[in-house]
Amino acid sequence: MAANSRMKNTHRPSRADGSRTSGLALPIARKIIELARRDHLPIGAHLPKHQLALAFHVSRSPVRAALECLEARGVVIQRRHRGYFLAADSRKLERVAAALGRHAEDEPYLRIAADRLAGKLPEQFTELELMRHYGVSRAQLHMMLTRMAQEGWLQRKPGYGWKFLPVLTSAEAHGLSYRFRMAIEPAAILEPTFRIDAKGFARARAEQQALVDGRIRELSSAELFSIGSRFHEMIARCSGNPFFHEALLRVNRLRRLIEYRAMGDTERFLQQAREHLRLLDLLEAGERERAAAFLRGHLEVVRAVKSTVLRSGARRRTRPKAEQTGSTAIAMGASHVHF
Amino acid sequence: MAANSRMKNTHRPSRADGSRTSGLALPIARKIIELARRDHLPIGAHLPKHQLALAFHVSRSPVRAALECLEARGVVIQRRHRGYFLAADSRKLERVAAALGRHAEDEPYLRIAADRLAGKLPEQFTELELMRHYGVSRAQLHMMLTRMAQEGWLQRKPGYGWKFLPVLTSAEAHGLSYRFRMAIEPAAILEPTFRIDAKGFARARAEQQALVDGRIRELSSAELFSIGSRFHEMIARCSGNPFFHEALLRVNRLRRLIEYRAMGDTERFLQQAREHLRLLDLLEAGERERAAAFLRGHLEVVRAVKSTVLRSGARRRTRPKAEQTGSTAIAMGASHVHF
DNA sequence: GATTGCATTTATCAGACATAAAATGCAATT
DNA sequence: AATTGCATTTTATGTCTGATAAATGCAATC
Repeated sequence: MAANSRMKNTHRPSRADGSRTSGLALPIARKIIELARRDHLPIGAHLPKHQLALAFHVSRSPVRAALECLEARGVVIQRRHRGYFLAADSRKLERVAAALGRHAEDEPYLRIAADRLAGKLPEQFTELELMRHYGVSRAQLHMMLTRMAQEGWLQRKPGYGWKFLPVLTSAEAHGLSYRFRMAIEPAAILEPTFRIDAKGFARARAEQQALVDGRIRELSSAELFSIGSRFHEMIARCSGNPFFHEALLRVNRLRRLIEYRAMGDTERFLQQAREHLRLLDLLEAGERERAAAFLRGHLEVVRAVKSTVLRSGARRRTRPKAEQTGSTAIAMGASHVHF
Repeated sequence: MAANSRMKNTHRPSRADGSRTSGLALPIARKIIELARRDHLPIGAHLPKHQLALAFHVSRSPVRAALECLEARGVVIQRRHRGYFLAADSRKLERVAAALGRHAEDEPYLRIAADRLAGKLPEQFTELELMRHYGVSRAQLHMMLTRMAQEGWLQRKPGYGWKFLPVLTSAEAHGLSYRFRMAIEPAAILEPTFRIDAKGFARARAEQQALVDGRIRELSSAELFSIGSRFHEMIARCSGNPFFHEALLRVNRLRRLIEYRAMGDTERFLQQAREHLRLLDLLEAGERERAAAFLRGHLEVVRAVKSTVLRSGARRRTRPKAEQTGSTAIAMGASHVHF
């Protein structure tokens, strides 16, 4: 989401290894590695600062910082007045990528979400309370709160304070999100502006095929969720209509918070990956109507399964008592506050 | 740009008439009048502070301020230790409501939007530039920028600065928003959780009937747009699925910025109001499938008309040259920036 | 001639304080 | 008993300053 695209890890910029990396440096370091991996850059490839800066839409300063960080990790080497050059093979790249990736970017955000789901936070609160509790700055907290409000599970009160909405905790809401997807995703395929994105299709196919071929067992449920979302979002983007894509992104941002604790079993997941491949086949064969119908069915099945899992999960878990407001009404559209 | 605009940063809350009303007071004053009008409260009706505060989800302080403001305008009178009582008939209420309503709440936001549409703002800018140019505080500006980012027509750059996306200025984007509505609105009617909201229906019917009966000539295009949006949003809310409602709200927030400069002629608008009434008839008769089909047709016609108007309008107007990026690609879903 | 390395400028962020406004408690009144 | 009116407390915003990071210009180098 655009709002917090720049995360600053201002929590002590100095790390254990002494390399002080802050601001954009780390994210850009990750991007450089990603670039090197995706384009299969050979060892010794030149990495011109200026072009990297251009590619990432930033100035050369953070790029330099990122390269210094990567040099400290042995991924690149600097040759005086000649620039930086790649110095790691793909194995090493993967290792470093993993190490860098571990620093969760929006860690406090996820912590709040988790605490909310676990019922550890009160229904209503003020900014100061959370600020103190999570030890983040006002600006950071404000960003997170705004983000949650935009995602639809937190609402600003007209005066002081915020309050949570029951969206996240309700199994019904989850089912409703699937109903919504059943409406927009097949429709996206049928849009007159729909065009297959060859590259995206190829990448998605490779990814799903890898799952079917066993990689599914190596991945965490969060990663599996991410792959699944990306797949559907790629298809929606092919609609050529950003409204469909954007709507799906929004739903998925919300789903991410609850669903990874309700992942089905591996067998089911394998079946989903196979269905994803089948969907790609249908689309590439130009059978848009059949693809749309197939996708609708696919979503309906997933909805039913997930719904069951979540519901039983909800029974097991103790629900925060403040939630029981008597109705299952989900006041999501609360973003249009009146002042 | 920023050269000619060294305006006062001090925002004086005091008004010409001397009544210093700030913060929530004004919005709440409006709400009180709205309440009195909607419930047809008689002159002399008691207005208990505590209950008003409860109804509006605020404390008694801003309610008191609002009542004092209303007393200054003769809408209510205070009787010592007995409280405030209504002292205006519906004619006077309407007049005062209009007077209060004139103070646009998000005036700078709309000004920025208008300037952007008129091509008066550069493609890229920094917060400081806009702050100086519009004379708003950083917090206010930040709120507006975040809002625009969420609405999908502004994007934060990874480092410093923001940049506009081409969404708003393109007639294509507008057409695509209607395609999206054609997908979700009929589907909303067909949701299994769809339930008619009797009160909402009655209010909508009265409003649309008033339009047909001639009120259409008294209203500004912005007001007409607002009524139209409300109608469709009310229907979507009946779906019982907040995702549909929320998605429509988002689309409409975006449409609002462009569409009121492309309102069709009165005759067309009258026709739309009649079709809205017909839709209510169908729904109340329980004919959901026919209603959905009818709504879809309704949207298709409106889309075609508006599209024509906008396109010719675009030809007349001089488009800012920075826009011509060669493609009509609408980078709305840009919210998924990668770091 | 492109690119680097460094220095300078500019923008944003964090912390602190003062201020405005909302929330809240309680005695007084009907 | 409910509600008001006032006083007090709490909360958030505006503004300032210093710190830090990003953007940018330019000489030096390959």
